[in-house]
Amino acid sequence: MPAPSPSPLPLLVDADCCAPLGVDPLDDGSAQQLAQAFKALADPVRLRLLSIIAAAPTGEVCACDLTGPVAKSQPTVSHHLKVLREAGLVASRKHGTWVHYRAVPEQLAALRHVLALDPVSGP
Amino acid sequence: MPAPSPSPLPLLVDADCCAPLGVDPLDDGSAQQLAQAFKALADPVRLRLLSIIAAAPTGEVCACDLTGPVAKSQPTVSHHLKVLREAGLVASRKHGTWVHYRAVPEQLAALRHVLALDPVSGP
DNA sequence: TAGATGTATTGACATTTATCGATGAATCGC
DNA sequence: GCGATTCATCGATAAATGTCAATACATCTA
Repeated sequence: MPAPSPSPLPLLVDADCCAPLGVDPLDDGSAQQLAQAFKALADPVRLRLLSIIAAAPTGEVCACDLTGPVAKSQPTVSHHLKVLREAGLVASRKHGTWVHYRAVPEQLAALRHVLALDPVSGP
Repeated sequence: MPAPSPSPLPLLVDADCCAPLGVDPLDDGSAQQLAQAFKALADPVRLRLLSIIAAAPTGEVCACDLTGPVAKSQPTVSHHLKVLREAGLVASRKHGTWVHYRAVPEQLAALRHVLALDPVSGP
């Protein structure tokens, strides 16, 4: 099995990536991996989707409730959700016809950790 | 003069932007502003440049010392530094023929703040 | 089984972006 | 002033990306 990975980007946490920016210069590989994660956040529609999901009281949001707030077509929203999923920022759970999305706190925490300047930014 | 702004993006901190993702869904304007900031981080070369600058013992790095480590042409590095500068992530200081770059901790802190899920993640 | 509904994928198109060579602008040493 | 050095800008080009209409897929209901 050469490429079994359904999720091309593992959690940064699982990859032990990376020290805070202010601590160590990034090597090329880590920079690539991090850039991919930040790329997922580098779109206003995806940021709004993620914030809606992350701020949901139940912790989950049906995909059917996401098309309206961001005012984009259903395929476009589906595309953005896929990008967020592949970046490890959200996870999805199928529930009959519907798909529910939830945020992945560990991945967000890993990105926060990288944006720190000092080593003591608390695990 | 419709667009006199030399620095298109003010510090997020100055703009009072934004609540952590887990607290409030982003409005369209904030999402645009944030996306622009994350876009600056969404490139491996820029991440490496930023990490080299942020990890420098003196707090500053000469632009002339940045071309080598990232293995890109001088115009390319200059372009990336401009993107980082316009995103408020680094600041530059001219010193004779040379230009020294330093990280802007406030902007990095603002982005870290946004990536939090809970309101209590420090001022 | 047939129709309806919620999601995902495909194909196409316009926009953005990363990259580099060539050139311009500012500054230093002589 | 003059050449050399450092950095920024310009112009061009290839690649990546956001968007939507059309279509396919999966699941529920009657």
